[in-house]
Amino acid sequence: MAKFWKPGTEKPRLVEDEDGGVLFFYSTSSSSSSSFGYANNLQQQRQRLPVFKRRDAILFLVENHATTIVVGETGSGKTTQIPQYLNEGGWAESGHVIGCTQPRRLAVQSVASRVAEEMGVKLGEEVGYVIRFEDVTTPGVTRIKFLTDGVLLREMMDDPLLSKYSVIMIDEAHERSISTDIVLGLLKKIQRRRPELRLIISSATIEAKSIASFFRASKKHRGGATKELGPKTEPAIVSVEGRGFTVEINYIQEPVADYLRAAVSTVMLIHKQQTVGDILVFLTGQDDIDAGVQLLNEEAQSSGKSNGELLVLPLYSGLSRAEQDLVFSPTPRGKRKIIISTNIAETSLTLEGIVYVVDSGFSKQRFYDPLSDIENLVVAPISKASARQRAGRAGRVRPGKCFRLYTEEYYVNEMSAEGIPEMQRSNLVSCIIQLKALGIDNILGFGWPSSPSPEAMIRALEVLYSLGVLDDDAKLTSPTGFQVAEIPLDPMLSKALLASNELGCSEEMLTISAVLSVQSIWISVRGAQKQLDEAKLRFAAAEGDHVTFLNVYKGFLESGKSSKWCHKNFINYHAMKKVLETREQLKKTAQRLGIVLKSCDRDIQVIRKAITAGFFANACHLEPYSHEGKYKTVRTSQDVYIHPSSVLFRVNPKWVVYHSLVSTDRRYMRNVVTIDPTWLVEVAPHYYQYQGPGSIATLTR
DNA sequence: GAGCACTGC
Repeated sequence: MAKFWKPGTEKPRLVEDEDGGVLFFYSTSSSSSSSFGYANNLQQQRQRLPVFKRRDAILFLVENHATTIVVGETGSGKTTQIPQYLNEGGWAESGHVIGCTQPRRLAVQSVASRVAEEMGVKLGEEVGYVIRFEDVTTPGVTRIKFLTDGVLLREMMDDPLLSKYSVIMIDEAHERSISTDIVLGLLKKIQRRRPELRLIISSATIEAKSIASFFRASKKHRGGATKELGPKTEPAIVSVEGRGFTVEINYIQEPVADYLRAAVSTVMLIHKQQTVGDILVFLTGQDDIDAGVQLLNEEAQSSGKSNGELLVLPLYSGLSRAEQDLVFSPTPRGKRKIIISTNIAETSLTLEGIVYVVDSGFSKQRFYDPLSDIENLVVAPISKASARQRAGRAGRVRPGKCFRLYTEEYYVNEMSAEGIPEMQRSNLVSCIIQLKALGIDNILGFGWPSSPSPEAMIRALEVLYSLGVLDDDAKLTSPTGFQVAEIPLDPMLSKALLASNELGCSEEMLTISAVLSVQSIWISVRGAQKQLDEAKLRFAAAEGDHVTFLNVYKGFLESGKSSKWCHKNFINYHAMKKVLETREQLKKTAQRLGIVLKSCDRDIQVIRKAITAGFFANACHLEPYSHEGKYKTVRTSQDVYIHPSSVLFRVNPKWVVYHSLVSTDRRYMRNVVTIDPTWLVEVAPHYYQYQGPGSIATLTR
């Protein structure tokens, strides 16, 4: 058994951090001396990880502090090792579970199987994981459990105090996703009720301070362990070194006007002047990237001698699986691979063999405007934290270089330290219904890690009120509110699903909901647009996109869920498999809520009515005498158009409801369905009033 | 006739 600190023995040495107030440990023991009589490879590897030097310190701090913040760059081994240290330190005794969350499903699965391997146990027994659609744990046996933070949130609905956990580690907290932030806010509340619960928050360097100050109790609540029993409330911070190689940072001398051209010439310069090694270029989106790939190929052609030496590959989520796989294939001998990527390579995917990074300094970010209730995707400057993360991608295999397409002066003086948390850039409807379901009544006064704007919160409350999910006192209605909260869908879609039960078309609405939950069921093929449009016509329904989805689903089932059939019809097979999974999960939830599975057998009208019952706020009517298909939203009289990808594009029916808006030079409605305007008053009499034939208005509230 | 950074339940 390896050495670790035990309560009651002499404690490790602690020193005050010069930044004030926080505990900081430095190692006193000669770390990995052989306390093993024999050591297999895995155990030796474990001890070589940088985090091993902090093993005793981490166990000591977790014992004595309610919250421990572990600061460390990638490669420290904290994710795989800390849960094992806790297990070795006795935190999974008497049926308790050590939980560790990750923001992404793939990370949950790979970390869990790695830890199971290191412990020599079968995955799903002592070490398990839970992600949506997959529970690989054995209750009563599983001691270390990896899960997405979204799953942890769902668990709180059944067990608000998370009573089976003794320690919960929130990994990658610096990414500040919506669910991480909600989890952090709720865990802080749980700690007041369960002082014995220990939290470990893992974060990258820059963000650690704001997270520490969030967990630092306000002065009047602060109590030391000297007077009372139990852990200190003051969060401890321990830092763990990373394992990355040094990355030399280069800045551009003068600001550039066109980062695309600058990126291309920088790549060519690296190729001419620097030794072998692949190059990763960060641009913003598909357009930029495709243009960049083309420019680079032209440059390589014209520069003659390097012709054929460059292998230029695009990388973004919209690519097919096969196209994405190209990026991971080994670089052919004598070639230099250049990957031009979106933010996907910043956190979600890890590329091996990258030695040079070119950072444009921009990414596409979502911003939400509560007044128009629209989420926009805009190209915006990245933060210092992102810039560091991008640079770090160059130092995974050997020392690397990062070329920033902005000046050092800009980096130092103008770039913000941290990005804006997702919570402050998003529509909050789903977030707020979850908090309500967890019994958080005072939304405005909730202890948010970063509070969203009051306007955004009020807008979300209004939407939930109009859906009949919240009552006049802003409490969840029964049963609708509780049911909508239980269904893992956007609340408007959940409401439509509930309505479909009354209208007798729940089978159809389950399918539609599942399809709307995946990115797109169509294959995006550049250069084969015409064939895609023709394929779509085979399924197109006059009533709109939602009914078209039903036709696709039916065809897919009739084909025997065939991938060949999908390929032939320009349908994304992987997306359809996800539709099946999602539909199955929704079906189970729906049945638990007492929804009766029933098909309306091609009575399309009730399906459209059910959709309207959820999406009535998105009703639009065609402008009379409009020759360009201009619609106005009923609620705010904004100009909107049917998106060219919709089967109703250029059909322009008089009345429609849309599922979502995308905003570019115009506002486009994606996924629209035709409605009869009288339904609006029928399904939402509190929201609309009838003003004579063909005229509906929102009620002023 | 246009264009979807990335996750998650």
